[in-house]
Amino acid sequence: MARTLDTVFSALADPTRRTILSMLLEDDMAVTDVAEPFEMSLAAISKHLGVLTTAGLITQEKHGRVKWCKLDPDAMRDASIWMQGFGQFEAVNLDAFEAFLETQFSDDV
Amino acid sequence: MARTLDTVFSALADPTRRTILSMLLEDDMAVTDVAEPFEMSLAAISKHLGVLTTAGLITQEKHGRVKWCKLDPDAMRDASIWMQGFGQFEAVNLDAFEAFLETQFSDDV
DNA sequence: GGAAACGTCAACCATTTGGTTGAATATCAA
DNA sequence: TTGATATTCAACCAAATGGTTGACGTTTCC
Repeated sequence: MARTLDTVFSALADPTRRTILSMLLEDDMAVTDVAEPFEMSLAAISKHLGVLTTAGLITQEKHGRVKWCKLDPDAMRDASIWMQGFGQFEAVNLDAFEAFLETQFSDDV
Repeated sequence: MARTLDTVFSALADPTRRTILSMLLEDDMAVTDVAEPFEMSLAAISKHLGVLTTAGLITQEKHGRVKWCKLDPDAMRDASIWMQGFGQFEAVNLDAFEAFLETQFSDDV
């Protein structure tokens, strides 16, 4: 999928989609169940899930007639890493920063 | 300013605005200088800077006829913290990160 | 087979977004 | 005062976004 910062940040810009992501933090869900708490059509939620999928923030897998939605953390992590470069205003040693990230991520590859 | 996750993430969704932020990481800049490398009108850049200001990602301060633009990291950090809520996946540890920054800044103040 | 459940598609609509241009405002400098 | 520089404003435009509804294809179950 087009896991760019553009698609990730614009996916995260919508409150409905952020709520969906936090719901999926608890557990994987079917599309209909994701839609249930929202006061909007199933089609609208389906579109939101499409946006999240394109951004790489979730994956969808169809089993029978049910499509399961599942968080996919990689895209969010990429965006988060980009942001961490800014959290601190000045003069961060970028090489050291990347080395730091290495140590942080070294155990999950 | 309306420093909500909505405004912050949608501000970050545009590549021009992200580039502007990384330019400001190096140094504070006047509006005209921010606009210089882009192939778009000054008015367009002025709008982008307005979006960044509304999101709380930068501040603008007028001195004479020049308006200086300066990174304001707080809003980005709020968004970053929201993302860390998905931290079961995210190996970056904020405490460790801050400790890292300590080491970065301890010798140049 | 037929009905219900699951989900998407297509067409449509209103609003927002990202850009343009030209005029306007404010400040500096000669 | 006159003119140049710095920035925004206002009107406009095309495209994208977020929602609707109704029809449609699948899968499940009796």
